[in-house]
Amino acid sequence: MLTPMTSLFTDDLTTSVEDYLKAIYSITRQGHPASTSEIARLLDLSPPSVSGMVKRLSQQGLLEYQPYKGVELTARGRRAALTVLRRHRIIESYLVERLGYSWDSVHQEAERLEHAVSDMLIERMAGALGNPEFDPHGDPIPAPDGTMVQPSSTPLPDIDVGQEAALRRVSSHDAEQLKFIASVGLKPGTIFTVVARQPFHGPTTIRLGDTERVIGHELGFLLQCEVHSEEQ
Amino acid sequence: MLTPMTSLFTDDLTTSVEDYLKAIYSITRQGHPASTSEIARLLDLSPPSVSGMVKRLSQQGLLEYQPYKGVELTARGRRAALTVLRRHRIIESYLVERLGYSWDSVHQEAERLEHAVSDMLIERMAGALGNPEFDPHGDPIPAPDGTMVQPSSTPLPDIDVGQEAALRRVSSHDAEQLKFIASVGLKPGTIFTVVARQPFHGPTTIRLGDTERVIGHELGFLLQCEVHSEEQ
DNA sequence: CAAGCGATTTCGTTTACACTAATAATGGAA
DNA sequence: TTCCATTATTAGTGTAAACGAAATCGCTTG
Repeated sequence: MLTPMTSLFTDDLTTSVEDYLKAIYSITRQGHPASTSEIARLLDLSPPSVSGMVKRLSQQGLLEYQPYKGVELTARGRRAALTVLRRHRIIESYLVERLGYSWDSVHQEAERLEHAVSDMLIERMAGALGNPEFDPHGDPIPAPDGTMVQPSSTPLPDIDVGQEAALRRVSSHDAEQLKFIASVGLKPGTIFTVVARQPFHGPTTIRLGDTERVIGHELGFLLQCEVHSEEQ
Repeated sequence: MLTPMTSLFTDDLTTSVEDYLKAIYSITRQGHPASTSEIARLLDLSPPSVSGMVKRLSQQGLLEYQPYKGVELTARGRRAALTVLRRHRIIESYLVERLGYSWDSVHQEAERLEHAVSDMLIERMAGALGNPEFDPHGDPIPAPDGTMVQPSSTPLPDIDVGQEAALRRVSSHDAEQLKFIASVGLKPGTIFTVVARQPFHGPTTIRLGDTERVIGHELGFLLQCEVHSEEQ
């Protein structure tokens, strides 16, 4: 489906283009340039499709690319990606806050709406919510000007036994994973104590109120937490 | 997946297809089949484009078409069109009611969102508003099952001088026209009295509270009203 | 009843974006 | 340093949807 949209700052990009920019943004956030195959995996496309698109986008000045070397966003590309990310996160916040969506189920809906909303609608939703800084997954919402701070956080498996911590954000979009996490009583803001951990990448046991939960290593890595400092 | 985003009855149509169906629905509502050129004019496309699309859609069983004779919707096509219309009108209602849009400016936004929202979101918006029956322009909102009643109404130029009436709906999507209508103090629900009318398709004068307004014939025809009966 | 004109369709292209199959480049192991 | 596996790119196709130019239909009218 070809769906262009309106925006004052970002030129009129197609849904596909916006999805590529988001994907490249999220990959390059990890430090290294985005490879064709990583992008393909993330967007569930074939590598040749990505190769072709990446060439077009670099011609449009949205990204820096030389064959066989991976891609990075230009300033313009990054601004566009952050605009889409802002739309996505505002939409998620609004749907949870005002329309009764659960925080683990909003992603799909936002994924489609982010390409169709106007900047005006986004700003009205943001205003209605009091300009939130974090979305329901705990991810920071970029400002309208494309500024975003990523608060530092510690993945659960790196927190020492005995520590108290708060879940800050959940780094997954997988509905099943999110549903499971929600079902054990965890959501951004939840406070817990690390009770035990098995060695060799084994599971971590946490206490939530008066119940204890065991969280595997893989899942634990998605749980980005803020450790409550021990000393003053 | 057990519950996809799209309803069980409507298959997943592209934005263009949904726009064609809406256009054809609105033209054929007037009684006659929709001609290629009417559709082209309404959607701002060239007649050849419409010809091609219309052939594809009739192959898909969404409309009845024989060359040079115009098109009509099949039952399936009509159901799809009404689904989109419901989405559009619920979205307009929600934006006006909950996000501060003015009734004369929501159309564009709804026009893009109607192709991106899930049925779940529509039903949540409808629920939040208490399942409204009319949108901000006074148009009836089709029920989820595709039922819609079109209350009868009289265009302003057909109302006799001396009669009192209420504006029911405004049959235009043109932003300038709507802005003008809103600016003279008219919106769905407004009650007024017909004070005078010039002959030969001349303007009608109405009284709104204690001010009088003159409305041209062309514009008047967009104002669908409910005449307050004279006798018991 | 033939002619002409507007409405409609056919034809050939274009753009955007996806795919598969075939080819080429890169970097590490032998 | 050569060779191979991985990864990426090119080449060729397909589909959806638009366009303009040219051919054609069918109604009105002289």
